[in-house]
Amino acid sequence: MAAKRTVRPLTDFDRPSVTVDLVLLTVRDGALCVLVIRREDQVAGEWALPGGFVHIDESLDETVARLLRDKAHLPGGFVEQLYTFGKPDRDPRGRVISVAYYALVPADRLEGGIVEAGDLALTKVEASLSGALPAVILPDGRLERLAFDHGEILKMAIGRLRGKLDYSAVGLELLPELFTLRQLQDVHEAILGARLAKPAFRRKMLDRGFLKPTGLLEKGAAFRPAELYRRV
Amino acid sequence: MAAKRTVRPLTDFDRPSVTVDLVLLTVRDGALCVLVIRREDQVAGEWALPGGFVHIDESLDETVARLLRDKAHLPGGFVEQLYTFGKPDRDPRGRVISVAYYALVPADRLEGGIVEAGDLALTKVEASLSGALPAVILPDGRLERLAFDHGEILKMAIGRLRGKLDYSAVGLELLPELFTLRQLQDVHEAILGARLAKPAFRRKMLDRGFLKPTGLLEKGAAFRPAELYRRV
DNA sequence: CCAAAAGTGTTACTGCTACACCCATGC
DNA sequence: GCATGGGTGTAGCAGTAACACTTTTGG
Repeated sequence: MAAKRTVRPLTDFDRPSVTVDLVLLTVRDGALCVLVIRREDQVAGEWALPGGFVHIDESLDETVARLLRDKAHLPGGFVEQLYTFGKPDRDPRGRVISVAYYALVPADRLEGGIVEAGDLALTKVEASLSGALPAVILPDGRLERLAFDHGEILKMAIGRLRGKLDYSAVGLELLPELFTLRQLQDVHEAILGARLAKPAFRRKMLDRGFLKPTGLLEKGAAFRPAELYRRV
Repeated sequence: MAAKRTVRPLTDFDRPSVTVDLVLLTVRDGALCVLVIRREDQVAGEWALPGGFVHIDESLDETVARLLRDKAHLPGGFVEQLYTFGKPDRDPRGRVISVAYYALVPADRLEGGIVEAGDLALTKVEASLSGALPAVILPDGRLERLAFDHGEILKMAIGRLRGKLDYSAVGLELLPELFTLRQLQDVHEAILGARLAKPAFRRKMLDRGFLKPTGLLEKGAAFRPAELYRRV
């Protein structure tokens, strides 16, 4: 039991495939949305998160960056590793371990990026406040679960994001460079699935020091225009 | 660019090896300690975190449980996934992606478990409060960095644990079933690397509702005996 | 002037810190 | 009694929630 360990080469073991699955989130028209892809293989017709295999010479972060370029023509933005899923039966194609990432993109940076690919869609998320798995709302209005364990992945991404709203400036990742406090509150409310009190929200955000006023006012407001703010 | 995607089989891609690396932490004599193993292969003589390959038919969680059984004869306890490390050059043996987990074990449950294996050691951690990588203090007193990117993994585990102390009952995982508030404070101080105020700490813990008094008193105290508490 | 949304003042509550103090035990 | 660590009371400060209120715009 305490015998000297023998050193075994890497080739002694069957190797799993490793993929990166991406939860690309945005807030559009006050609703939390996620990028999904219609599968054509074993689970044809089902919707899933976009993903791809980790190439043998690229890091996980590089795989995500490649996915973001290929699927949404996006160079930068907020990206963070979420969790790694490795149950042996999670993918019907074989043993696939998936490292999940989530990315946040302002809605205005997505326009024209993903539209051209017919099997990709940006769908609203129906995320309960309790423990149930979230579903997506397809363009035709149908409510649908995601394939594989992707519902679980999406749920974890939303949970992580909700937690981060409380103590970080992560909400700003979903807004353009200049934004009003109302827009920021809309983003928070869409993610949390709850209404927030305006005065408390304003002061909390301003006290944090994550944003600074510009002195500029929004254009084209129906009523009193709000001041525009900027990050940091 | 918007062409129909071709479905490629898993065998189209070279596959990386996948390992689980384990950060087993405990607090012994008021010091944060980690389980490390002396390597005999490419990095012979260096110390690293214990780890092992993910077998083709086991989940990641099962791999961790197997490691805990083999390295420390431990059945249960607190275990949580930490992060997945995947830079192509992180392991000199080839392309190895490592899913890091951390585990918390009370010091009294480790006695007699890992001692028998000569290349395993439970070493004190020298973790700075700033950004520097932590080092381990070998039994002979030498301060040493860990091999590969394991210093980075250890640093992340300590950071995660420090964060969790604030809002969860995770400190209790490092204590026996019955414990005093002083012992719990010692655990927090060892992990945070800082002294805490006694009255504030007591009340914070009791208000949380994570622990309840038993009415029992500790034995063999030199002075006034403290009350013993229990989880939940 | 009115409607609607932006933005502010006031109060109260809660969680935490700091400091002083009392309590129970072995010697 | 005394030293030592266990345990409590009180005051103050910071962050936040609730509510009422004022301000600024387009029509």
